[in-house]
Amino acid sequence: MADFEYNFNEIEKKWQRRWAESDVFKTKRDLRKQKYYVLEMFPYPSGRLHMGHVRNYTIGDLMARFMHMKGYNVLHPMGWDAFGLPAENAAIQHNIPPYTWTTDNINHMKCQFAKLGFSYDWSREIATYAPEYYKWNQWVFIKMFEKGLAYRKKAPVNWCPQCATVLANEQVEDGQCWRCSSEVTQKELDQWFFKITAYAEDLLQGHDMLKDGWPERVLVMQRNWIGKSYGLTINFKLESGEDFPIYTTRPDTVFGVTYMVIAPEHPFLEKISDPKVKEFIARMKKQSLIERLAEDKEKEGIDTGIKVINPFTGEKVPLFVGNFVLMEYGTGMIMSVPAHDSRDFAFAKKYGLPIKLVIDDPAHPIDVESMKDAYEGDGITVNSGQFSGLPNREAMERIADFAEKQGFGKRTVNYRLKDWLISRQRYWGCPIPIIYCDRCGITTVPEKDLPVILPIDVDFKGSSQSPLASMESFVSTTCPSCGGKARRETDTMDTFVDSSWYFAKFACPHSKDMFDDEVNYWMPVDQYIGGIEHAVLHLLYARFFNMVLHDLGLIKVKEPFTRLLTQGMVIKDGAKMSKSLGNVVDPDKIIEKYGADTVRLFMLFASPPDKDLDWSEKGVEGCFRFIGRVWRMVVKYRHLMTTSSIDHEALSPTLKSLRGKLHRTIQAVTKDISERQQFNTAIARMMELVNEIYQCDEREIESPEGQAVITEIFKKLIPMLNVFTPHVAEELWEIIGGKEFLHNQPWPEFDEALAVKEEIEIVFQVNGKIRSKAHVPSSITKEEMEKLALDDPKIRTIVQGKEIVKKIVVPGKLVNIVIKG
RNA sequence: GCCGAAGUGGUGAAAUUGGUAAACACAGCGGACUCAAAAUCCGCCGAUGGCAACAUCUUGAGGGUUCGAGUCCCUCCUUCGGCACCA
Repeated sequence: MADFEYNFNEIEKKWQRRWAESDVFKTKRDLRKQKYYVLEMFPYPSGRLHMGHVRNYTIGDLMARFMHMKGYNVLHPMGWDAFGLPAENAAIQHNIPPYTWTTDNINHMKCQFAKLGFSYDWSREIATYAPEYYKWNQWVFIKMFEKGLAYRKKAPVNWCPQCATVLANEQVEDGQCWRCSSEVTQKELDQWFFKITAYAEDLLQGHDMLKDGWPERVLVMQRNWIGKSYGLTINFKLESGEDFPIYTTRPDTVFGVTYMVIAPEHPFLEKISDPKVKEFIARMKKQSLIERLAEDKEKEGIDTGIKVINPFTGEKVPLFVGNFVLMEYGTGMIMSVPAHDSRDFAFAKKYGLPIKLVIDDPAHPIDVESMKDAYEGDGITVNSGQFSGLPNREAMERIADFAEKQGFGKRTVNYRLKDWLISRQRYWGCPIPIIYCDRCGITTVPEKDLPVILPIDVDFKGSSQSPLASMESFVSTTCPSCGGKARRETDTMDTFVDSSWYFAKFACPHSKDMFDDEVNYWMPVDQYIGGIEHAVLHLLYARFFNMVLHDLGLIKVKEPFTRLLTQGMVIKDGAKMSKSLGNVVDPDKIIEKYGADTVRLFMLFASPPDKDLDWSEKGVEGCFRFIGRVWRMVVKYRHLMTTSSIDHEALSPTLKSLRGKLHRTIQAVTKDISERQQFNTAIARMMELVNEIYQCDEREIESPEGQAVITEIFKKLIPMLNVFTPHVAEELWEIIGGKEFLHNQPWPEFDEALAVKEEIEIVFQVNGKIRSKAHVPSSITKEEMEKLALDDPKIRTIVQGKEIVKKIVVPGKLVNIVIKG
């Protein structure tokens, strides 16, 4: 019957239509069921889905469908990270308003989503460019402003000339803009910041809650980024008696200080009058931090002529200005111990400064004269006054105690994390709800006036500047406190603000408030899925933002994402698919050629989800073949479907074994999905089952017992396939007589007793080498196994005449005879 | 430099608690069907030696622990990722 060809095109269209016409994927709060929230990082509507998206969303869809079939109340929403620079660039190049460009892209990508058959509840769709969404960005901004968590300050900031905007630290990679890879420069500008540093400790502590559900490497990256260190702030003094505090993590080396260094932009230097020093400072300040601190840049400095007194020794040491000292970290000034810090060592050698040894290596005593590099290891303190002769770790504590007691030192914790710069000199983003009044200063927009709407009818006139600043109708306003003429802030928020809370909004997308109590039903996200590239960007910001929302009493949970799966990249010809390399494969073309089910199956089969996936069209064909094999098998035997029950003991050995295979397959597939998140092996298990059915004699399957077994197999295999290849699974379900959506069928159960193999193969080893094998009933005892091994002719030949030292029996696996001589 | 992950057939990869290395698939080879091809179905497929039974070797390299190591420990090499003058 030609009708029973595997026509994926028709089948996929048919089921996509049926799903859309029904409300199968719609989710409601239901307190009788356990909730499960699966979320994939929502996409930027760039225009087209790429393979990375397909992989991400296929994994999420599998999890969502699986948990639904397992009986959970599953939330699986989708939306759009709709603000961002590409829309503006398109506007500048093609004179299309960013709103139109973005909306068109959303519509197109939504069609692509439909073609892939993902089980989203579209009634919860969110787009961050909607005023009813970004209103709450503004509202939270105001709350944060009131609490001092959002503030404006003048600071040297990262500037991307290409994007014509500032960037947060997290958005500079290797001195380049994360989006366009242009060289980032430094500018001193008044900008808006979120005080993420106030949450440094919470962000670190929160890891305890995440360590079971998040990949270790993401936590490590975040930990390094936060960069907590323990040290001592020591107050050195100038000859004038003025304080000169420095931060060090090595107080045990304080007796080895031979000079001090200060950052060029330190305000302390303003009173310097020496023209040479002033010239040096000016030169350093002209370079950007990135230039100044470039990898191969040599350390440079100049003696200020000022002397600094070490409170431990009373010694006076010179103060240098140095290009390598960072104003933002610690106090912007450091003590230098060339003997025990290789950077200080290099600097001391360059400028002929003394080197004083204060920690000796007990294994290889150090001679200062012949030192080639600093000794940074542990050892015994020397030349350290009353602290000499101690292990340096102990000296560290004693010195800190002493300094605190004497009042010139304090134990200090430092973080490398810096505040999140959130203002952008761009148009296509959420307006910052701030008004500047010449009389009243900075005020927030009153809540009743929210949202501050971003005008969408704009003209770029080919300029790369934000059109907002020159739009008088937007800029000019009245001051909420004095009623006089005032101006609006024209910077917009970093789009990472938009994506820092969207996951919570999905719980109650239609709420008139930011959230309603449904947010606490669905949150936290039980399974979050996305790329590793967001380890210290989105995933850190979102955790911070959620903590702020928690502290504002808006969300109960402290951590938004319980489990995180970071999927690997899609690779072709050894490199990530990218336009510039010309190795992109268009998902639409592959869907057209093989169908969405095949693409999805390949995405899950080719590699475990967290590893990179090598694109191979041959591999895709293999997946297509597997679907065809299942299809033909079901079509061939569909007329055998029966309601008669199975008397397991009456089955032939082949059918018994086939049935056992089915139950083992269900067991393995269930475990692979729910516990191991290893979908490639789950698929392999199903392939094995299908292979075994093909190997079965037709007549055996057509026998009355065979009919009952094949019915059971189909009724359990097809639901399993549903989470991988939902369209063809629904169609096959219908072919074997299913009346309702397969999606709403329960996940198949397995019978533990049937899953146990009746006969197993065990191995016999001598001294750990396999010498023989035997097929035995799985019920065999240890004693019987041992006896079988010793009776085995091959083992007997080897063991004969030798002394048996030990016999090891591993039940169900092996016997190992250990002999001597 | 520091931190992290990885290294297994011709290829993508399996091996779940220290217990039969290479499941499943791709490619290749052979066969069936066909006038033929495609599709499909079946078989073989780590290396060396052997007609074969079988033997020996094999998880980046070298050591170690163990009756037994891809898996644990030490040293080293390579690749990838993150951070990088943070005092």
